[in-house]
Amino acid sequence: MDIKQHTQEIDAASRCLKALAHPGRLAILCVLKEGEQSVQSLEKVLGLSQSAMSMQLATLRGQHIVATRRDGHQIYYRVADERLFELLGVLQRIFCPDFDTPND
Amino acid sequence: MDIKQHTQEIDAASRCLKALAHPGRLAILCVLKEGEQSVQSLEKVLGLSQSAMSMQLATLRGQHIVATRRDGHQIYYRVADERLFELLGVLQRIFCPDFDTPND
DNA sequence: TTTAAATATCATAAAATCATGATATTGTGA
DNA sequence: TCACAATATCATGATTTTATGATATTTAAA
Repeated sequence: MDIKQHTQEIDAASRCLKALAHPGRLAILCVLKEGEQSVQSLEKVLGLSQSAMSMQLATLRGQHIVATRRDGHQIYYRVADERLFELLGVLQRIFCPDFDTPND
Repeated sequence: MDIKQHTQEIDAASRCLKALAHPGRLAILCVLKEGEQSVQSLEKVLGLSQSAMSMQLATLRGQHIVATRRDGHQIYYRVADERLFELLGVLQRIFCPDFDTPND
């Protein structure tokens, strides 16, 4: 197989990985993996400033890694795509092997 | 679960992801996924300069993502860890769905 | 031993990413 | 419609990556 035929896919994948490859954003996804959360609640749980949180969420949004829903004043974030759970699951098995990932 | 208890794991995971999150390095891994290759052959297949190739391999080595073996003049690189195949496989299913990944 | 082939490292300048504080936007509820 | 709460964006300086050309290292073969 000629790898150069797949520059597009590889670029897309590395853009996505780049969005994941940041401790703050990865932590956000670890939390969202368990269920949606409001921005505010993410700020508290992760101890990030409002601005930092919003920018990192923007990065994840830019790659369609998370999706949003508004409820009243708050905006709730969730993992956007079923396939990302698979990816996050593999990462968890590799780097947090002590964690059970019951529902796989 | 308190995410702050897992800073170490998250940092480790994001360091690894950072190493993957580069089109050149990801392409290298896509090739190595199929089997080991010499540096020279990687240079030819991917069209990277000697220096660039060596530096990106150094980055991957630094995260223990690849391992090496010498044979005569050449050094052969391979994916270091069985679990990385799983990760690469998921990426391939997400970003190259047209590819069959027969042996999963 | 030399030499040359293969790979690795160094130095550096350009580009990308990051955190932060300030400001802007946008809905919602009063 | 007004004011505020929640979130988003902007500007900027600091740090980190990246590519490249030059140089160094290492090993096998002559």
